Amino acid sequence: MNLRETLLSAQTSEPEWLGYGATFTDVEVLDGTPVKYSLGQLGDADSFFINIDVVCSRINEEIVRQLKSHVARVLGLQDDLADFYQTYSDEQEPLSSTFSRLRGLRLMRATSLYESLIFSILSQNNSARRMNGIARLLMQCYGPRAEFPDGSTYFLFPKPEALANATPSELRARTSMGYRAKPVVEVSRLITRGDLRLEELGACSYDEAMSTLLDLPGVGPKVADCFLLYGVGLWEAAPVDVWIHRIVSHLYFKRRKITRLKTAEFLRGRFGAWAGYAQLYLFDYARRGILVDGKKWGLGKR
DNA sequence: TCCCAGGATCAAG
DNA sequence: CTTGATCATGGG
Repeated sequence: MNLRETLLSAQTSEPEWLGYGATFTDVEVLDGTPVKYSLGQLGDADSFFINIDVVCSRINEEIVRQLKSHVARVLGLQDDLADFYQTYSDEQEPLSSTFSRLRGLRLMRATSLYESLIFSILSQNNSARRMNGIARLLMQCYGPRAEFPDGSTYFLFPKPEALANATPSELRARTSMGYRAKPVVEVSRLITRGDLRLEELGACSYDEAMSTLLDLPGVGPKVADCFLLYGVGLWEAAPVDVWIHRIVSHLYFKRRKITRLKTAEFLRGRFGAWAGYAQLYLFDYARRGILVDGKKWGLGKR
């Protein structure tokens, strides 16, 4: 496990956690009680402990049990990374070389399907930084407030009802999410009316779920893949954004023009059930800042 | 001022 | 089935 890399890799599972140096904080309702917890890692990628600091109004064995289980699931601690590294140890560069540098980077799981879908819709034609900013405003304006014994307050992600009752123009004014407001409201209304049941998508095949999702407003191939990967947990889903499109077409298709749809197909075909993970490692690699044809890519930060 | 961001959509070829 | 323009908004 590499906690820092995992929490800072701009995954689209849910709004970015609050980070304080080496610890990262999130809030989750467990056994009916809002629980604020901070994670820190002890040890290295191969031998580690995850330290959990908890703040909540009441604590019992059930909450502790659920919290441990929740953390393990959200961080993907059960994923067999060794199998991923070994299966593709002979894969062409740079993927195999990221296995040492990004060792312990894990795919995060969304806490809720609705949150995952809305957050993915916010990602369209947007920077990671700004989509997180919009999500924070969304939580502050429409989400349930949680207060803690240490005096801190935190806003959870809104329920579908809260956004279904809002108007697009109101959302735009309060969160500056722009044209994404209309699909956010429409999808929320589909859910509250019972015309869209996200849980049922988990039982579908990739193709079935994809075609259902593409009928939703504001949901195209990339947003659908994000939701299927981080929300539903379909590992064959490989979201193709501008970074993945650039790095894959350059590395595997040498200047031949290739559409984003073909890029996603290629990743699914080459990496199968590990396509989502391959995408995660390539995304991090491309976004970090590399040299291509003498030109610099990426943000080059961190 | 123009360009870009974890794109979707619709009209036209 | 592909391509191009357009869509809000903030940051480089």
